[in-house]
Amino acid sequence: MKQAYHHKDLRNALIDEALAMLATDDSSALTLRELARRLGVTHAAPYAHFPDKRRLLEAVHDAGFTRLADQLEAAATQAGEPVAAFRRMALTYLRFATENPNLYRLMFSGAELGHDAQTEMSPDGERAFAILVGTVERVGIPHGVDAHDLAAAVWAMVHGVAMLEIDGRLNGKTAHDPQAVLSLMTDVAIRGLGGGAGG
Amino acid sequence: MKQAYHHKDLRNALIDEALAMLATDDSSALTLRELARRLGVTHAAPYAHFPDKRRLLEAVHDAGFTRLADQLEAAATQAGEPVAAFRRMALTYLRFATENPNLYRLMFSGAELGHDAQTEMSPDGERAFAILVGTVERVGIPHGVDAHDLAAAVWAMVHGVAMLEIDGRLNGKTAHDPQAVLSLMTDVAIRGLGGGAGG
DNA sequence: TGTACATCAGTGAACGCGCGTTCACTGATGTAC
DNA sequence: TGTACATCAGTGAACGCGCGTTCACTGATGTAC
Repeated sequence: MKQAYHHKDLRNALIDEALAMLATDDSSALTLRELARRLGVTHAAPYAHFPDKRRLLEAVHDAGFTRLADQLEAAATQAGEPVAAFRRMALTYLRFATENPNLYRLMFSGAELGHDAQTEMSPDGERAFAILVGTVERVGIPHGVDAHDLAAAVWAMVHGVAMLEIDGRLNGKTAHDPQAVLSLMTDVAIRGLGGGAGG
Repeated sequence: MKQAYHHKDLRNALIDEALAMLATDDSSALTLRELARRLGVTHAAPYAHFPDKRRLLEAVHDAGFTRLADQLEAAATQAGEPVAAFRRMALTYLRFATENPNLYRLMFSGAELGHDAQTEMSPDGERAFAILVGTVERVGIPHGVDAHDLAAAVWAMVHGVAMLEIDGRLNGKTAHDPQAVLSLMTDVAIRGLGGGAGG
């Protein structure tokens, strides 16, 4: 059954379809024409909702951060010790990236997005980071260290595993799966933060 | 002065010009036609040296790892304590990425490269990794931990800072430059590895 | 030292392709009366 | 409840673009004799 003429919510449908496409294809397959095709709509139709392709991509980018922040939030509200929570957050983050590699890449690709999305975080990006800051604070911030700086460092660690993994660079470099590398990394980080070795 | 007809080393000239282009443009500007244009050669000429574009890109990718391995090697052969060497290596790696963001992105983009380059390291990629393993080993490997796994974890940490930085994600997240974040991270890592806090 | 010839790097024209974007339009919707 | 009308989402045709790749060719090179 085809919608006649007015789609009623083409804007969100475009974003959802883009997210769905990224589940199987990399972002180079993400063209306005293909999205329109899949939604049974003329390829000029998206222009009623987005001034150009870049803006659509930015909306997808933002939607990605919404999903990530939601998943981190769900993981953060579970009960547990600070160190265990820290591990759980790291695993949740890694899982998001490995389950949505194309989306994750788009969320961090400075190249195809506008300058705004490149240098500024979306609200949900900030929300995700704030959750991370809280997680790190609960483990404990060493004296004289800024919580945001430390959170950025921790973020970079996990981001690094995520990126190497989805770009296939961990294959062969280690006998274990990326989770083992992440586990090793969190062990090192937790010991370095003085948060104890348990978990 | 223009070379007449035979260029004599078009293959390497193409790779060099690609590297030069990446100094200013992102990899989407890297087309066979533009490279040929810049070298004063027909856009079909590259096909005498590469079967298709993907293979040219793989050659550029490999050349990037050659440069990176060379710089890491130079940094590794300097005298110094293991912990100081560790810090120096991390800084050298970060500097390479921030000075060559487009090249660095290409080196790790699984998307536009063939499956080989995506899952297997080039010889110089392996060389770079081996240097890292040595650096980590000298700091000291905790009992029961595999050196390669640990090196992979450390690599991921630095890669994470590098990627976040070149994608502009560290801006505003921290008051300091990426080197400060990296420094914080190496502090944590060195303490976590039991290598002492000095350096 | 000179000539014939094979090689093959580079030429130039052409191919088909799918893209983003523009434009005058059309027809469905919902509101004012 | 019914009608006139403004709005504006979606249409469909067209635009120019630059790309990767193919192809029969040409002319520079270097080797064999």
